[in-house]
Amino acid sequence: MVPTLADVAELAGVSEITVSRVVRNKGPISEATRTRVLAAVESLGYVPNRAAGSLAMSGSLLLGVLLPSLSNIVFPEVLRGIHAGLASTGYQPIIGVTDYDPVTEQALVASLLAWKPAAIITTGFDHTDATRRMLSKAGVRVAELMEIDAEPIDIAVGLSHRRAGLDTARHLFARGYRRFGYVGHDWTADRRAKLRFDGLRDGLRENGLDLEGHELSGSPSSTMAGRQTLAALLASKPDLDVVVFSNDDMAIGGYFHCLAAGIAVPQSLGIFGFNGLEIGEALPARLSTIRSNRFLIGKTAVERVLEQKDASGERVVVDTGYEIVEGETA
Amino acid sequence: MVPTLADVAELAGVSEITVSRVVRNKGPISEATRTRVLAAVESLGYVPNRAAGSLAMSGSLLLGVLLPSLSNIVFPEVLRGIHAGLASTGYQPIIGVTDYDPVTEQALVASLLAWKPAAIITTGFDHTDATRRMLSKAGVRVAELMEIDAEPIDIAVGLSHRRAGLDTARHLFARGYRRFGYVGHDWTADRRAKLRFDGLRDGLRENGLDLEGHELSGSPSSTMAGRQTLAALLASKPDLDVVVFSNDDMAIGGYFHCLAAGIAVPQSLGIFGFNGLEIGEALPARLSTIRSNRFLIGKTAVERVLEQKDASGERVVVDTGYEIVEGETA
DNA sequence: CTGTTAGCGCATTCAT
DNA sequence: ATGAATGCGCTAACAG
Repeated sequence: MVPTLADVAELAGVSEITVSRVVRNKGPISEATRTRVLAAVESLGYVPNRAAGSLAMSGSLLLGVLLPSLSNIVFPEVLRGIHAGLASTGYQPIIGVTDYDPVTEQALVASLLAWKPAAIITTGFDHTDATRRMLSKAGVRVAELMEIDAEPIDIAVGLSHRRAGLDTARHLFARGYRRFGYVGHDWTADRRAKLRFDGLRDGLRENGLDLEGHELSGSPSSTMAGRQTLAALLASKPDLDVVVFSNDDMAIGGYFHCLAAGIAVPQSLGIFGFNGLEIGEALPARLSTIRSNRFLIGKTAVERVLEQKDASGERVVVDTGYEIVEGETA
Repeated sequence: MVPTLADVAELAGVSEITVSRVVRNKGPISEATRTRVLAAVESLGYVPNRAAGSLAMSGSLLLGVLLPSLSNIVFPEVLRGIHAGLASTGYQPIIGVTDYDPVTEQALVASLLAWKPAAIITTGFDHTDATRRMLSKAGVRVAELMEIDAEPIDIAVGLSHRRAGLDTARHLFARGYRRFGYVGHDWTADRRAKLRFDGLRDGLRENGLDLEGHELSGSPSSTMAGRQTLAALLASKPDLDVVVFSNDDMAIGGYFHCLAAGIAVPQSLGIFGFNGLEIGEALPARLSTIRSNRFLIGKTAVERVLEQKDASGERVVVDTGYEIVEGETA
């Protein structure tokens, strides 16, 4: 069977606890026994049983991660950041996908907590009360990612989507655009897109403007949805001079529509996205957008969350910011 | 403190094991005690400690998942399939990212195994001998995803990349193309791209042809790399009539180059990819490519791996196939 | 249908 | 510097 501490101890001629100390690099060990133990570990191919370890120390080297979706490239990128932050810490992420549903999230939080993770990283501020309760009394660090427009349970890492929307309006206004349109996806669950939309309108009102038209796709964000929805918008509002999209996927779809329909970008119509995906830079005309540093968000969250074992009580907000990417489409 | 079985048992006036049975829905329980226990569970907010559970039953409801990368959209899609297959099974995935490095993979396998997962899902056949040894004697199901061109440790789920390459050549030949070029990414670690390349050349030779030219980017697969590398290839070989790309990302980049350079696709140059990414369908001209059913691969792997607790010894190969997507670019 | 007994493999006391 | 005893919270195997 698979070797345990006891087997290694016997082979090395020491006690279990000594092996345990060697393996964990903890406590004083003479160089002689250390090498002897290590040799035994090696020859038996001993691998510590984490379940037993967690149980004994009531805590684990697991990090609970909750993502709303994996279809949206944004979240795998956050996950990449999380992995980067975890590198060589010994921690491992356990992943749950909520499908943007707070009730699903609640069930996942419960089952993640069952592993006694060192921390939980989740997305946004939309949680059920039960989730919020579990999270606060679990005694672990909790990071809420992507946005910072509300009060976090413990730590928030992200950017202000409302301000990003506002800055979009200001930036485009400064570039001379006046007849604004908006194309979005089904944002019933994606409140951050809504925040950007609200910020955008605020920014327009600041300058005495409003959207000339907007169109929401009934489907989730996708390039195809962006393409079709822009076509629909232009059918009813042909004289816009710029269209802001809920994100880059949608914007790239819009750009494709323009290419296919022979609409000159940005001469006849400006296109503006959100996220700053890599692909935007490879388009025939570089996409004008806002870069949202997803990798950094994931990495920063991990660092913060592992920095101090237990929450000090005071809420922390980390603004990872955003940058306007000038591009060539608006 | 956080409530345990004992607390629930006391409150409900039963023994621990009875609570355990109720919680796990296992063994015969009278309706009366079941409701009483459930009430106690509810009122205490009891959540079972999985570490203790795993230790006691020497096995867990964890599934180890090893992915080479999260940057390539293909793997998040596989992960989506895995999640779909796991839905409502109670299992949860624990993720490791190998960066296409067998040595990194080896370390990850060791630490995943430490959690006594029910199964391990990994990618491809490139493992160190140590990894292979650990995996075979761990006594858990092992699935190797994406390819089926070699002998699996236990279960392989994927497609034949060599045949996909071969069929690409045949398909394009049948459509009248004769002057073939190839644009690839840095595939030192991505042997599957190499397999497709080999298959492609075999298919050309079948018809008395060979590649007129090929160019490999020094960087990993990306849209930008595809764009630049096609430009480089065409600089030295301007009279190709079709270019096959190592995958869709690269192909889309190539298509963008053509748009920017005013090369008519497919009249002057055909473009052919691999993977069948969604975005390919939203391009001004639908990308011609091969669809590789990533979601299905992940889902199937989970189903197979959970179907039977322990490996029967005989290797299983599941061919999830592929389809040629006609498209409008070749 | 329910309870008792006995660990699972490790880490935290406290000794030595 | 090392070891012995004890328990983490749960479940399997057997009673009753």
